[in-house]
Amino acid sequence: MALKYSRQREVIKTFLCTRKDHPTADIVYMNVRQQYPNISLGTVYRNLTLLSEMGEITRLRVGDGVDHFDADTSPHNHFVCSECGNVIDLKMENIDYIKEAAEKNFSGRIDGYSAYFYGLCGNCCGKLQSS
Amino acid sequence: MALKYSRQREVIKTFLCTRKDHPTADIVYMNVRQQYPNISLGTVYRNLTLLSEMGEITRLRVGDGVDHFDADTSPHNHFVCSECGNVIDLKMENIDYIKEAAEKNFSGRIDGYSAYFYGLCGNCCGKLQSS
DNA sequence: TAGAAAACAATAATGATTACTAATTTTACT
DNA sequence: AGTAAAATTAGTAATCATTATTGTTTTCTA
Repeated sequence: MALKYSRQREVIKTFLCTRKDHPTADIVYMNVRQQYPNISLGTVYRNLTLLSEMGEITRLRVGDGVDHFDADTSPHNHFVCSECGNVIDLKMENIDYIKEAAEKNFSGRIDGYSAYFYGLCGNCCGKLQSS
Repeated sequence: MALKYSRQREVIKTFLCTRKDHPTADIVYMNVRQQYPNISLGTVYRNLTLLSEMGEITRLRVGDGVDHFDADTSPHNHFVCSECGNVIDLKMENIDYIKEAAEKNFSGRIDGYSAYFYGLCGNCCGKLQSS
């Protein structure tokens, strides 16, 4: 066995599972520190990377310059609010056919894709209208 | 008029137009410096940002931690090779219908989307097979 | 329970990008 | 053309997210 148990990793994973948003490493760090005060930020990063390499969580790069993490590894797409920056799960039909569309005139091999949508989330939409 | 002419900005734009790949700020800097030796990296960054804000170029965030820039602002999608890191234009059918698919069960406003495909480019595909 | 392997905390280093500042360029108006 | 205000620049410092390093502690296997 190459991967040893670690209390820190368990706490990180457990915390991430409680969240429906998609926290950054720093937010994970700040929260986990409340139950595990002397955990190190490096440990958070290392374990988030480990967990995503094992496929237990997903690392999201939504183009805001910070990595987000998601305990839900089932295939789904994300929305990023241009106003508040929140990352939200989209409940939408499967769009895997865009992979086939991309393969049509392409000479290499396409393994997958990443798609995210942007605009204003429900909250920010209401705030802007009323102002 | 708020935006003044600048020789540096013109050179940057002109250089970007000659490239079919999608150079990073650093690559733009290294190349532009050959015709404009004392240009500053900060100037390159500032003008790339300005140009993309004016809609003259596009800033691409393909999840490799570095911004790429594209003089082609027409809507099209990109492929990122997991092996060599190259960013390649995809000649594929329009997939804007994924925007409608995303809007269906969403309460906010969706302005757009960004879709990236990844895998092995033609070059790297051949190299791996022959080894 | 001993000893090797992995993980840790703390901290330093890296790499991309942005911010600052004093000097230079551009532009609008004489 | 001359000039003054505003934008831009080069050079450099600062920031921010992330990764690497190191000496110590934990985990696991025999």
